[in-house]
Amino acid sequence: MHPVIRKLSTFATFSSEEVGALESTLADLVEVRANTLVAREDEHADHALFLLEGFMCRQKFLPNGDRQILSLVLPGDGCDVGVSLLDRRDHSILAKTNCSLAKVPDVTLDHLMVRYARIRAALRWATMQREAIFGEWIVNVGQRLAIQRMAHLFCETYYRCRAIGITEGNSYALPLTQTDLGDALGMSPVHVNRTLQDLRKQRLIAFGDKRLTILNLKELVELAQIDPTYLHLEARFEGQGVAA
Amino acid sequence: MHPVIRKLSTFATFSSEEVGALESTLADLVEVRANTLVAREDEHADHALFLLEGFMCRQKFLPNGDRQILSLVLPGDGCDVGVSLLDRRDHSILAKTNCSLAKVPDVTLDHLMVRYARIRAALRWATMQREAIFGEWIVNVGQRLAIQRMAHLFCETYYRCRAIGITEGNSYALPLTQTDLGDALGMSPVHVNRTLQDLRKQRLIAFGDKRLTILNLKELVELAQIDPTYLHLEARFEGQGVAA
DNA sequence: CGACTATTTGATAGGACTCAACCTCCGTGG
DNA sequence: CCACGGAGGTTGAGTCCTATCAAATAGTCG
Repeated sequence: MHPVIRKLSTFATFSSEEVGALESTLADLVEVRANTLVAREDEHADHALFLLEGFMCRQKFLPNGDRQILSLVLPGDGCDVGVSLLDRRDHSILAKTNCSLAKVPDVTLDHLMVRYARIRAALRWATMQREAIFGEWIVNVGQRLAIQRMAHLFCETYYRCRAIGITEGNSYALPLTQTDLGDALGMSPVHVNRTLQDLRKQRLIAFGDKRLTILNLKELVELAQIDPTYLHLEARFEGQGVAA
Repeated sequence: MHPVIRKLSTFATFSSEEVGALESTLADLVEVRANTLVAREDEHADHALFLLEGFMCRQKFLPNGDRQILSLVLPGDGCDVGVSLLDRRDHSILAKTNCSLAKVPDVTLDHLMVRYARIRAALRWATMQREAIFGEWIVNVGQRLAIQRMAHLFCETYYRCRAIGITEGNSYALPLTQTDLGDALGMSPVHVNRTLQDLRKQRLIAFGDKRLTILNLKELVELAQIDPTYLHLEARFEGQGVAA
């Protein structure tokens, strides 16, 4: 199944017409290499990107060079949806692995959303999920201890990967360095290292070869104080298939 | 001018028909008292809320009782736009002052967006601005020192207030307690107090009677390392007024 | 005036950072 | 085939920022 459809299928089931419309909209493919910038800050853009395969992060830099990773982009996720409405992008997008992307003019996406109510709803749902994840990240860096923050990230990513069917048992690909993790969690690389060791010592996770394995989900969830409800993986759309 | 139109006018200028459509859509008014919950976590909802007058916060609680404020809601801002697509709300909304709200069924909003391209674009712009602000908050709590975080919040809110014309000179209403500030910035109330004193001693701000005054914007901006570009207050929509 | 909430101050503790060095793994190239 | 360089990971020591605990001082309201 097409990654984007697989992702949106969590929310709604599409008619074959809708599937066709989505697939033909997502037909313009681009390949990018690992560790390249897919989109830069400060530039104007007029097309959205959907990740089909691979792993990316959205990130922001501070004047002093510090970096914050804002979100992890998994297959099926959209980036830059609606950028054409902005004067400039306020963050950059970095491919952590070789990636396959679909490039869609914002205008085309707008037409698609006007035409198909269910697709419109699904894309808005995806937007709300993104916002919810952002909210949890704020809670995460704002309120939790380092080890909890890390546990939370690992759990969240596990649930997201599972929802799109890319886990293998209790493990999933996590192509981040310890420095990356630090920039995502707001902690220094050194402390990431020590926190990882702590989690390993407690036999909660294994992490190596760009892959994370959860050894004890129940305890990791408890440590992270995570309630995956905010990912809204249970939402189901029952509305009309066409615009009213 | 209607607060919502004033806010969206940063992005686009509406025709009188669009203004009429927006105003009649926002005609169902609700008043709420200061310090009451406007919306609770975990409940399902099917209408969006637009703040017309007053000041609210979106917030989340952790199992241990800790609270994180996710965002400040100013007049003209929408909350819960699209909630009907979710199974449940993942955060609550708290009125910090007496507030006047417009309640709009999500379906009505959906119709409005299908009918008017410019309104659709404006509401999507507002969504992207919200997401951009979330992103900055992640950077803020993740990367900056306490005093910078606070300076950042004060500057951001100043720019947002100014954009909707509710500043008075260099001051604006900020009806938050020191505890609230702590929950927004991820710091303890005690440290909020000391950080405030620090900012006051440097003659950067004055804060009292629920009002914040910026005494030296230039230096405060520098301290906060803030570039208000991410608020996208310069974006201007030039597209068509009706659906394609 | 008591009961509360909000703010302030002092002292202490602890989580996380910084600095610095060392190690391992790999791809490159002489 | 091995020297070299770089990126990523690990470890130790010392320091700093911020939290916690405790208590005192306002300010508010019925």
